[in-house]
Amino acid sequence: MHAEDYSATLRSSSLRVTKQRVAVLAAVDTHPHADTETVIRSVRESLPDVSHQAVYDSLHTLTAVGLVRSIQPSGSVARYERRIGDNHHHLVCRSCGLIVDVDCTVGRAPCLSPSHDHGFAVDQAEVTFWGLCPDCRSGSEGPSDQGD
Amino acid sequence: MHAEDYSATLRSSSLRVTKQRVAVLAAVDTHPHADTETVIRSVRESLPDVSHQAVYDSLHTLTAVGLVRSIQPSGSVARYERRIGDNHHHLVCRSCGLIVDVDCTVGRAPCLSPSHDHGFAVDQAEVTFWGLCPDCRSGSEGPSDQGD
DNA sequence: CCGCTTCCTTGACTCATTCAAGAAAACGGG
DNA sequence: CCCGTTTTCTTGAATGAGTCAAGGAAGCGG
Repeated sequence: MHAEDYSATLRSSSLRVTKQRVAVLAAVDTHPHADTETVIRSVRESLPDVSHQAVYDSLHTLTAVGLVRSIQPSGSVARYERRIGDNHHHLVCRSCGLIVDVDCTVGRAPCLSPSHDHGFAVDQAEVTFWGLCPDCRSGSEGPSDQGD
Repeated sequence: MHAEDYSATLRSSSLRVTKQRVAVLAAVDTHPHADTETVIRSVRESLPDVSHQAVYDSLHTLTAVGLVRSIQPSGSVARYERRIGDNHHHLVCRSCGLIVDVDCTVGRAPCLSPSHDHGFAVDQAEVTFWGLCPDCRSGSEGPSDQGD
C-alpha cells in the first residue's frame, strides 16, 4: 500500500492527513501485532523526530475510528493490527509471546452469542488461544522472549 | 469456604500455608474479578499490615499452581478469579469495565480448536465478549468507571 | 494566502508491577 | 518441643507503559 493510499484511507475516515499518521498506519500495516515501541521505531525510520506522544495519539485516533485494532493478551503491552472486521482471532505463545492470526472457520461467528448475555449489548467476541509455538515446543529452554 | 478449607487447598497444591495466602485466596474467592488493589484492601480487613508485595507474590504463586486464574481485558489491570477449569468466559462492558461470567453452553468447548493451529500446542481458549452492560445502555452517560 | 482548528513536541508525571536485601515464618527432622 | 533450612514476607526503591498539559506547528476550508 502506498502513501497516497494511506492518505486516502485517513481522509475517508474524516481524519486530517499528517505525515505522522500516515507513517503510523504504514507501520501497523507492515508490522502486524507490533507493540507501541516497535511502531515508534518503524515510524522513525522515515520520520526520525516523531515524538512518542504523536505515535500514542495516532494509534488512539486510528483505533477510535476503526482503521486499526488494538489487542492486549494478558501480560503483554498493547499491540496493534490492521486486519479488522474479518472475525479472525489470535494464537498466543505462553513462552515467547509470539502472536499469529487464525481465521474463524466455524461458519458464522462461533462464539458471537454468549449463552446468556446478562442484558449486555454485545458487539464483539474476541477469542485468544493460548499455547506453545513450534519453536518453544522443541527447544525445551524455549526461545528468548516477547516475539511478535 | 472456611479458613481450614483454604489451608487444605493450599496444602493440596504443595504450598506452604501462610495467613497471607489464606487471606488472598479467600479474597479472590469472595470477590470474583477483583483487581490487585481490591484484593489488597480485602486482605487488609483481616490482616491490616500485609504488604502489597505479599499479595502480588501470593497471587502469582496461586496462579502458577492453578488455584486462581488471572484475566486482563484490554485496558484493564490484572484481575483474578477462582472459577477455573469449567470453560466459562467473560462479558466485559466497554463503558464501565463490569465483568460478568458466561458459561460456555455450545456443547464441547466451541472455540477450543482453531481452524489451523500453526503448529502450536494449544491448551486454552479464552473468549471475551465486548459490549455495554444494562446500566451503561440505559443511562446514555453511563455509570462511572471500572466496575467489576 | 489567512485563520481556525486540530495535531505534534516537549517534558513532567502517574501508577501497576517488579526488583532486591534482609527479617520472619513454615515445617520436617532430631 | 526446638533447630535449621528453605520459603515467604516486609520494606523501600526502581521500572516502564501510558497519560497529562501547555505552547508551537501544521492541515485545510475559505
